[in-house]
Amino acid sequence: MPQSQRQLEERQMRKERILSGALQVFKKNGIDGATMDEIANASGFGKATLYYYFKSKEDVLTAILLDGWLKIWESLEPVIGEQKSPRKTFINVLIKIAENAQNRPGLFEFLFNVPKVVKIENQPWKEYQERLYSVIKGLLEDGVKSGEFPNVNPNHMFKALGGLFMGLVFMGDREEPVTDKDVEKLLNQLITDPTISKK
Amino acid sequence: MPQSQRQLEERQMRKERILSGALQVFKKNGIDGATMDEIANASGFGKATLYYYFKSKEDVLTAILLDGWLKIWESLEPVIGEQKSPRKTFINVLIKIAENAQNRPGLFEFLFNVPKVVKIENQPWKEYQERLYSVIKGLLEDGVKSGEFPNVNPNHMFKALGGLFMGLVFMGDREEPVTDKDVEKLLNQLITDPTISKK
DNA sequence: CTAATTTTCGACTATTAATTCGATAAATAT
DNA sequence: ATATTTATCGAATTAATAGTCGAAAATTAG
Repeated sequence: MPQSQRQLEERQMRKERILSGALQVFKKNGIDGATMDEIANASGFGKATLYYYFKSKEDVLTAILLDGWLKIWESLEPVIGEQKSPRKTFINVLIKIAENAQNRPGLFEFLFNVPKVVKIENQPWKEYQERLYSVIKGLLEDGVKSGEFPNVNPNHMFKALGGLFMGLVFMGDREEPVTDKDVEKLLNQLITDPTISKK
Repeated sequence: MPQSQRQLEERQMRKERILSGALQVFKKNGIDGATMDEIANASGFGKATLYYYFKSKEDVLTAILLDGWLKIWESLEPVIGEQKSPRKTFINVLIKIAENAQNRPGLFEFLFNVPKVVKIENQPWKEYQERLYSVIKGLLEDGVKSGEFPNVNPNHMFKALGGLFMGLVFMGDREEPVTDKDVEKLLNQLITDPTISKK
């Protein structure tokens, strides 16, 4: 009756294995195109076993998303905690995200694109996503206020950055980690640091 | 046996009516979520009649997309034809797209987002989409070469612009047409015209 | 070792929705 | 006015697939 620690851990492993197979299939066929049969194959279990671990297909998807966002958020927390300048923090946040993206390739592109396809009502991962977005927007605003960024509309910056960053991290065929130099360069193409390039 | 002109036109009308109902439903429920029954209702025909005019659900979707991209492209051709400076042409192209987007609200957001959801193999509309993208990229490159844009990576610019522009045109609650002032302003937030703001 | 429990799974069921059928009506032609 | 062509549609068919069932194998407990 007393579930042993090992038992619990193995259970967790199996869940992760299913999630990983599911991600593959979701990415290949799209969310609606993915079938439980194929997910079962991809993860090496029988279909019925999926339902032993997860309530439904939707539940599987939600688990992938929640887990993904949670891990991003956790890796970001310390960076956000450090009391550096908005610009410095901002750059570190981007680097951290890039790091995440490169550790688990595929997952993050999925994470950032899936909201367009899913009914987002009471999705538990939505909270973490929103937190991340509001932190970034906050940093932009603070940076503008403190004069570290030139006076552009933070909302516009945010959107432009989205396109740029996704391009850099996801589409890129690069293997090497994204360095702060990369991010600085990218950033300088959009907004020159007024404290440096006073010219 | 000789289909009268009017007959052909009425037929065309009916097809458009179906397409318009279908777009509504696609937008509301997503592509996979949309049912032919609902499309039939929305467009005021019986379900079987849809199949009299279109081969399949996919065919309906393709027709929407092809028609949309074709119309964008046609409206853009003259603007591209005029031999103005890259920067001027670039701005005019953006304005034209914005115009299109406002004339048929809903369609264009759909047009620009749907590729993420659809298997894009031999899609006839893909060609027009690619043409548009390559024109824009070309203008950016020419602008950089001629010194009208500062020397940023055109690929990055392109992506950043995507985010920005979509924000301005689609998300915005604005009713008024997008003017060249708007586009200039937007543009200047990203890239200052070196021929003006030499400071 | 035997009983309980956890895990696994292929076959079955139920549902949903795309597509087709067959009949009928409306319009057009002769 | 009759025949032919064009248009319409609800009902039936079919296909796909999410989710369930009941049995059995593996593991753990006493």
